[in-house]
Amino acid sequence: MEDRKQRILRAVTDDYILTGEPVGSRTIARKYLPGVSPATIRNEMADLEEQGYLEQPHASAGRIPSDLGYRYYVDELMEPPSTDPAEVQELREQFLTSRDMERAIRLAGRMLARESRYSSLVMRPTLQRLQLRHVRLAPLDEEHVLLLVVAEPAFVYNRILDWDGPAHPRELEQRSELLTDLLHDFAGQWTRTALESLAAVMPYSTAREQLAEALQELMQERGPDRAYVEGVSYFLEQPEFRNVEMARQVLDDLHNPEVLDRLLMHGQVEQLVVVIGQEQPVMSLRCCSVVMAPYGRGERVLGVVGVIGPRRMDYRRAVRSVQQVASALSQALESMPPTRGGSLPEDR
Amino acid sequence: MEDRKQRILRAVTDDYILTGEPVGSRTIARKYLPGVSPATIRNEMADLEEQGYLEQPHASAGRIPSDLGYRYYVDELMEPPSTDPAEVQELREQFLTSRDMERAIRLAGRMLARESRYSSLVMRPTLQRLQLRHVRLAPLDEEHVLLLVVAEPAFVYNRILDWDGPAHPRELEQRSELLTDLLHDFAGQWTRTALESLAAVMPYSTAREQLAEALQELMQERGPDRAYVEGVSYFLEQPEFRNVEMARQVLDDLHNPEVLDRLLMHGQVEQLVVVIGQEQPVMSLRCCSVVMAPYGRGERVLGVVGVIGPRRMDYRRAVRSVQQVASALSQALESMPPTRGGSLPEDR
DNA sequence: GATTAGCACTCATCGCTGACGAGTGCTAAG
DNA sequence: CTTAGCACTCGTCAGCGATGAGTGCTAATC
Repeated sequence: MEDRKQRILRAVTDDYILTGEPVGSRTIARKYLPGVSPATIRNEMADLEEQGYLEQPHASAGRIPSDLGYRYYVDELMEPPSTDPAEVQELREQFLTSRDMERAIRLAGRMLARESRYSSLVMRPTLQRLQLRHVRLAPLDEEHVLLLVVAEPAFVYNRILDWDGPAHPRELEQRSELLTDLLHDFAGQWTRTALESLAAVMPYSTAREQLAEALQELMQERGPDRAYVEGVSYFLEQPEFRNVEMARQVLDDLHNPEVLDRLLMHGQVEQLVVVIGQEQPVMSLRCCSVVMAPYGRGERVLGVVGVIGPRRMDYRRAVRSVQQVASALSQALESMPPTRGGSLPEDR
Repeated sequence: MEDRKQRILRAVTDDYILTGEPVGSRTIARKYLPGVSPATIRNEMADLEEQGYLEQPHASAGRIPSDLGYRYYVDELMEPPSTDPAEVQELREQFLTSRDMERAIRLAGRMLARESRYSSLVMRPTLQRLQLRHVRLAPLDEEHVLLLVVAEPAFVYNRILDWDGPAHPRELEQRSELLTDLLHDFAGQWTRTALESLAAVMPYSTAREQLAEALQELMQERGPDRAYVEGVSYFLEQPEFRNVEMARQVLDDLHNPEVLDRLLMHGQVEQLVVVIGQEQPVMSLRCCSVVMAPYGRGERVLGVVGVIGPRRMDYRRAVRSVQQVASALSQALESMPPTRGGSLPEDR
């Protein structure tokens, strides 16, 4: 694309993101390309419209970027957002003081929303993506046992089980070890076969059932707590949602686990991704754009953080915030206990 | 108040709740008091307005209830909502399958929102309100120890501590017992004195600091996770929030822990309470009403569940939902482990 | 004395109209 | 290729009258 067309597309996009009003040729000539006349810009804009980068809400209005326009803007025109190492460092420290992964992720969602001033989306890892340390059954009282699942990084899950077997410390310790081994073997997928193997390790039917439920909860991809949204009120700040019915629809969808899962590409995000309008898999959210990035530990992707806002989103700010938070979170997880290299003294 | 005035006030309130439109004399005559002429009703309504029970949005509109009108309606006129024991039973069972208090409360919030079709509010108990069972320090790896706090009903808290002391099982066991005793002694208030006593029980400075943070988290009245709101999109269904700016303000406030705390009367709720409009402590929520009830175990109040909606709320449905959920949740907590009477075998 | 029919009055809502202005596309001149 | 000029489009807004829902008041009725 010729240089001047690019400038104009950038000008339209920047100005529209800034003001929310369709941008006319005069505005561009004045604010962005002094020395070129509005008429020239009009001609160029007509071309850009024909090529599909711009749209006109109605005949006598200015232009706004189309999805394609935004796409070109994000990929080629936008000034690449600079991450500030000091800020990342500070975020990282805040995540570290959360002490464990769950809390850090939760905090990340809140921070991201506040930072970007858009609603934030967060997807937590399932157990499959974590590195299992050990499973432990701790006695609670005569009829109950506490199931603890410890994994890296800094993940502790607990659940109370009705215990219908003998509860000697010996017995529990033994079962714990068997369970740890079993889960290690089946790390990755928890299939029907695995469920059958469970019977061998855990012969007491009530406890077994509840254990299976717990594992289900730990491993299911689409549960109600797998992904959540923070800062919904930022949505209503956007002038495009002055239409309440639309806002309601969007907020409703954002609280639906199925939708969130699809929106976040089932957690299959390898790097920072910008999804613009129609590119969205979720119909009712086609009026929105999403910026998301994976967080993880070393090579391993654990989950996704992102923001969702109107198509007319400040992509630069959004990308910057998401990048910073994802990277700070990853860094924090890197140094969270149980220390990776550390030996694992068995619990006794 | 004379019978006919009551009938009219009830009719206005019922109809306004139903339709959201100011109610005129003709409507009442036709739908609620056939046999009485509109003129008579007009006279009565003029009286009711003078007494402060009704308001007129503008001269040629029908009447709507004032806060006082709603108050009278709720206290005297409304058909008392019947709780359905079968439904409560069913809710109770669902809560029981959540296995622990946290999950049950979370579920209660979701159910309540879905049931009432208003946004639900939930306040969790602090540790002070629970019955401490025991504190336990479990070895994680060479540098970390897992802090577990177990309380009744069905409450398990875990947090990873950096451990700068010796980590022999013996040592940890001993510290656990000392900590359990200390927390038992200071059940109720965790003051500066208690914090000093902590030094005696836990001489390792890093671990002590982090322990203090954990206790702080468990006991603070107004933390970001003490109370939360579920089902915000129900808010936008209400015609009174067609004004987005207002809706935004309200949603924003509902995500502020301070505001939620005040809204839920700091958890000091002894029985079902209806708070109408201006009676609200939070300025910006004066356009809303709240119905809330305590849940707990036996005599002990643990927290509050409630709903918030427009002043023109279906109080009957709201009260019914809140009553049912609060009572089902309480019943579920009653039979959650660790069993109340059960002995407490020390962990070893 | 309470009730009600009748009537004048108020006021929000709606559809229509015309003025306004932002912005365009086209044409012809530079 | 650029640009000045101009006719044209169309959304927005203020003004206007019609409409209708609903009222308060008065006088007649039970």
